[in-house]
Amino acid sequence: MTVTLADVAARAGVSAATVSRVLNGNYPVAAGTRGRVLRAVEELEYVVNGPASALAAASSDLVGILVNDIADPFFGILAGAVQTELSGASGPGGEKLAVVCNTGGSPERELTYLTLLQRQRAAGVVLTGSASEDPAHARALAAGLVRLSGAGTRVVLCGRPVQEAGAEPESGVEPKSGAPLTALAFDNRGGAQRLTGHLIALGHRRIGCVAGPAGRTTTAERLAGHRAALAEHGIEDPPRRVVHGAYDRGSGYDAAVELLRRDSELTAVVAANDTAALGVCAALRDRGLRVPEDVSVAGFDDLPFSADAAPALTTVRLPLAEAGARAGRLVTGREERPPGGLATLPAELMVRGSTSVRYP
Amino acid sequence: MTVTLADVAARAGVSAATVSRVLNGNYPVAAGTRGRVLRAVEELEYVVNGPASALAAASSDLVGILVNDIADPFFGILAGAVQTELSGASGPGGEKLAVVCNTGGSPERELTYLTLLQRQRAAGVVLTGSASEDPAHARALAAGLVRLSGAGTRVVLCGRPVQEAGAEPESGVEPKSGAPLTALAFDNRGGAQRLTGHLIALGHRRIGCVAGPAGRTTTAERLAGHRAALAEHGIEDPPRRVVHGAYDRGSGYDAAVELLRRDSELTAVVAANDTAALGVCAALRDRGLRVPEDVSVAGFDDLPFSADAAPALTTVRLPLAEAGARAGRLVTGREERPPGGLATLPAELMVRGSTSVRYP
DNA sequence: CTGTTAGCGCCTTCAG
DNA sequence: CTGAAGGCGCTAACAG
Repeated sequence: MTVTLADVAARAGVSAATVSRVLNGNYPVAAGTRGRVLRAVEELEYVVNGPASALAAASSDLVGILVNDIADPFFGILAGAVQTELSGASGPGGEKLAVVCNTGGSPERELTYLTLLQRQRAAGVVLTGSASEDPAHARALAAGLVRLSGAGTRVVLCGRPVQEAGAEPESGVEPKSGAPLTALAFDNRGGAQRLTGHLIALGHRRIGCVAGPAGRTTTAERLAGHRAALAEHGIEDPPRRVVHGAYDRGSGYDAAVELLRRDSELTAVVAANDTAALGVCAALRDRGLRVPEDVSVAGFDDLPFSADAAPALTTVRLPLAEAGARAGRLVTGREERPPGGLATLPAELMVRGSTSVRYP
Repeated sequence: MTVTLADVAARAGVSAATVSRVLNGNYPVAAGTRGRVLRAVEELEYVVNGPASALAAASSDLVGILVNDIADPFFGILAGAVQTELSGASGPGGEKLAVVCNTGGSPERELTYLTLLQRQRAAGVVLTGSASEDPAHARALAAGLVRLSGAGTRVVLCGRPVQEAGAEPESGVEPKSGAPLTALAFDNRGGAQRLTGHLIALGHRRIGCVAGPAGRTTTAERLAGHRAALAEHGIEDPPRRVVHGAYDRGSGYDAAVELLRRDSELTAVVAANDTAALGVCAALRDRGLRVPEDVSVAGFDDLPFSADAAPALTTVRLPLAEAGARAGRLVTGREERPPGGLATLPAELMVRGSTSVRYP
């Protein structure tokens, strides 16, 4: 059968407790003893039984990372950064196993994964990306997070709205153990506002908006920023200038076609993200319109390929890698939570070739 | 403290064994009893203790997916497909927790994750992408895989060379329990050969090659296909026409610059993948060369953005989503392993705008 | 510094 | 169909 701690102990001529101690290194052990134990481990090819140790210690080395779409580089970069940070965590707690869970944006699957992670007694959970705005789901999720953090799991929100971080005080349930929720938010609203402001400064007045999926927090934030910029300059903003769609190229393409159908005089389009923006560009090209001469186009996120598109995309840079790394440190307790449990990360306007002054 | 099985049993007025049975559903239980138990579970918000059950049952519901770079859509699509397939696995074994592990292409981290997964007594492991060709690492990896599958973990290779699948017979160690390794390979060689063949048919003779990272199986396979096509047509193939680089845009850019420096008369370039191809295009543009009029460029993988590039990329389509889904079914035992444990998936040439006949 | 002694929470025979 | 009992492999006090 499989090798157990006892086998190693017997081989090394010590007790199981001693083996456990050298393996976990949280306790003084004589150098000679340690050497013999380590040798026995090698010889027997012993591999710790995770479940058993998790059971006994009432904790595991699993950290869950929930993402909306693992095939989207936005989440890939975020998750990769978290994971890198966790592997480097040879400090307290040792090596953590980062578990990336793909929710597909479905609130149900989000809850399912939360339960699965709680079942594994995960050490921490990082929730990334936008959340559903549906009140029922928001409540269920908040309850789930309270349960989790009550069970001692560290919870970090990354790129999610603040409200959830405050869910626990409102609920009146004070988690006994474990830290309260911590949130890292992106300045989606400010970034969107500056982006649309940039287009306005270039002389654009008829600006189409390909908003993200309806009913999602990120969509709402970016749309609010866009509208704030228009309002600020007293530009009218009829509902027909906004179309919702997913964060993919096809949606961007379709949305652009629809926007042009509604108003063929558009001179600029802001997209939900960079990927959708490329779809918008494709749709424009197919209709014989040039970017940016005829229509300016802007994206959001500044993913790596955006700089390489032709023309290079004007967009809003989000510090994804930094956010992921910080979330990783927070979830392992290697960084103190920011005051109030919330930190907002800046969004930087990146002006490139896809936007230009309006040629009337 | 946390709710346990015993609490639920007490609440429902039955024994712990009965609760366990209704929860696992592998055993006949009276409908009335089941109802009461389920109600008690609801009321107490009971969540199974994964480690405890894994310990007792000597198995867990974790499935690991190893990828080289989670920020690369190539792996995102693959991993997403595996994970989707696993969530749908409400059949035997129930819901599985898919764990995506980012190795960064490092053989050491690959081994580390394998151990971590073995420690968790993972139900299965899917290894994706290219492997290191270093003999020492190959041996260590093969040994690790034998250990894993010997411990009852299902192992599936996806996009990896065959040799590893055969490691276990050679090693002479017959895994007692668990299925032997299964491999899903991409026809990298054939795809590359057809791609270069296509360029040759268009009249190109001086074809630069931006190969992937050195010492990796996928790189070797694609390069072999490229060379086979050249040899087939009696075209000379000096070493200076090949430059190695990573799978990112920057590497593609740099490699293209280097290739042009070595031979400014190149009329075509095949890149390691689509991302690198975009970098190549950028480098060419920066040097005042047009694609495809002056230089044809081709990628590999056919990631979503490739069709949207300007010009759209000629490339080789790999059935990533299908491969991932199939790997998911294989690793859960819901699909029979192919004869010989190996299936090769086709690579399809996609001709688009970035390649054209050579204008001499 | 090291051994001994109890469980951690659940699954799984074995009776009933 | 259900209960009782033992142990999965490890860790965490206690003693020494």
